[in-house]
Amino acid sequence: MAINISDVAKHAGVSIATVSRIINNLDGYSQKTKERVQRAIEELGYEPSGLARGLASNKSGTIGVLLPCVTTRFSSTLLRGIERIAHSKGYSVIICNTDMNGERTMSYLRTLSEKRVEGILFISEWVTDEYGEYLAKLGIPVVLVATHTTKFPFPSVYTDDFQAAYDTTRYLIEKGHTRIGLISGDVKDRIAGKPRIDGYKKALDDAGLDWQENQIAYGDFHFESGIAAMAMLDARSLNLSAVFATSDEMALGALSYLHRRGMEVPNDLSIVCYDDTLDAVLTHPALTALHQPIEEMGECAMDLICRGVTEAQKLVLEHFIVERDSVRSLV
Amino acid sequence: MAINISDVAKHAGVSIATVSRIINNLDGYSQKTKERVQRAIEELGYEPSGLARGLASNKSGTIGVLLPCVTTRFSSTLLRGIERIAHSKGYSVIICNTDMNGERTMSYLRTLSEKRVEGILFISEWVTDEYGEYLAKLGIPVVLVATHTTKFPFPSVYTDDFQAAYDTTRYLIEKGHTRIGLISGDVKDRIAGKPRIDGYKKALDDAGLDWQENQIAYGDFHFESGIAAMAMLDARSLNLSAVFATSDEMALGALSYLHRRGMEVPNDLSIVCYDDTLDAVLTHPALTALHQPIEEMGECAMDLICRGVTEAQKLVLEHFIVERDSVRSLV
DNA sequence: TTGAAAGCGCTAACAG
DNA sequence: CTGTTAGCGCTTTCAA
Repeated sequence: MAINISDVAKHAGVSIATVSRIINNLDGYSQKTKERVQRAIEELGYEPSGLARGLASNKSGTIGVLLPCVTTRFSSTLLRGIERIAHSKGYSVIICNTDMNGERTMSYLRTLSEKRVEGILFISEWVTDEYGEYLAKLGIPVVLVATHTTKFPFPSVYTDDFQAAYDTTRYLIEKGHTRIGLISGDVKDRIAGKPRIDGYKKALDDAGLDWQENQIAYGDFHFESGIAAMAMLDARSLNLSAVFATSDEMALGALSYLHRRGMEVPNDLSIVCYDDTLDAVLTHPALTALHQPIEEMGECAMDLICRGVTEAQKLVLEHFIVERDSVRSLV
Repeated sequence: MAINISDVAKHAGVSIATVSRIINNLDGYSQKTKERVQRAIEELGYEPSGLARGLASNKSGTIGVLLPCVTTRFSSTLLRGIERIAHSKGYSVIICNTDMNGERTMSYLRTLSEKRVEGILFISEWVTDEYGEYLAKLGIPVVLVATHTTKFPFPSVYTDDFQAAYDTTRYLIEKGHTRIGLISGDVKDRIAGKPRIDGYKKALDDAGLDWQENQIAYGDFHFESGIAAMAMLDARSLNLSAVFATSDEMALGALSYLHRRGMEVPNDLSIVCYDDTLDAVLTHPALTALHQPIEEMGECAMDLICRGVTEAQKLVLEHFIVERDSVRSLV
């Protein structure tokens, strides 16, 4: 890319200011001039330098996305929504795979700051003080997705985890289940752990159902941990008729365990899961799932960024249950 | 970010040239100066502008990745490999979801060019003349991943699709299967379609096995198409004992269809698949699969980019079969 | 070991 | 409608 704006200006016999106006769709030139310049651009194969533009206008046209792990269906689905809106509004997106690692995350944050991104999407992770303070100081739009915080004034887009878990448990209860197990993330996880556990317990309580802490087995949202958790639950001989797994992958793990044990879903045990990514559909039986509008969350969040929103509003998106074939009705 | 290099220079009582040398780890300053400047940087919270640096040095520190669809496990796994290496070498990665759309792809290419990316990873798609010519003109490292071309001199990283399909089919034959179906991508797909079909046919021929074109059903590598393809195969009453699906997702579709039909894998029918992403593991029975080292492909490719390689070398990575529980031995 | 100064390629007043 | 010019915040000679 040797050719620059002044080459174009010379070639078209105008000043660089005019060329600039034209490539930026401002006004202040005749149709004739415009055509001449556009021809020059064509002929020379000119492509304006984003770096120079960014430096001069203080706009990089770039957005940063921080996520714990690109390879989960949840993240990649979100990413698709984000990327779609970003592209349609002329932004590029830089991805940062944090691996849930603090140092790595801070290093990404620094890089994004240096690259002068115009906004940051912070996904699925707890906003630590260190992150929050750094983000706040940046002075650019920051949107939290599938997470939220009261400590920092960032807008956030998520679903109501407590209510969703409540509704899912309630769904099982309405199907006649009374002995319901839970495969959950860590209680210390204040976003995707605790609230879902609380919702589950509350639904049980509200229905006047007895439950014990040992009906809950813990995992890390991933497949393997779902196997282990289901094995634990099984070993406890709780006589469960249904299990609620708070991620698709953990549900698949449970399914895999049950299959190996010769147990059938939903005849021997019903399963519901949380998220409803493609994972819930790919399996057999297909899983009845609490649907989070993941792609839409990404789109919403990116939209907020593009609109430069910085007020600490909370967009709580609707969840709903998608019935498939993994729950048996007992009524 | 109001503060810039000259603020730091002033604060430290040196020239901006010295500050520049220090933040770039060049030499030409005393230890004392260095410390003074570093303190100034700390105190002021200075972060150099990537835009300005990029403009001045003609290095954006950014790499572009074009892929057909972020949400497939294949793409996101590749992305993880790419991203890991990129971050370790100090590069940021911009993702571009092409949706296999020509206009969209060209638009991304233009954006990447304007952003002055230092390299481009082109994933899983056929390199059309339009793409190839544009990419070639950019004059930056371009690496093809999971695709290749002889028409343009780009290095590429992939596995030998023909041989892999041959080996997979051969594997089934060695397990005693003689009537083997194929669920494949389109024949017109010169990368992931035709070569795999050819490998399959060759293995059959070499083993002296009869086969007919109607043992092949076509899909688009995705789940739904796997269901449909398996249904077709089933409807043709071919008396198959095994089916080879050329993607994990299509195999899952087949599995799902069979399950609904009350057929058991591997007892009633054996299944093998191609790719071996997490999808092959998440299901039950877990799928015996032809493993492509996907993450490694991403790492290799990114490594080539970082090393600035531009010779048209071909890196053909090793594939191998991972045995799980979806193939029944007939011998 | 240091600094001055000329770009890098553009945007954005300002002047005409 | 158009051009001049002063930056934007760096890197990189070239001199000292």
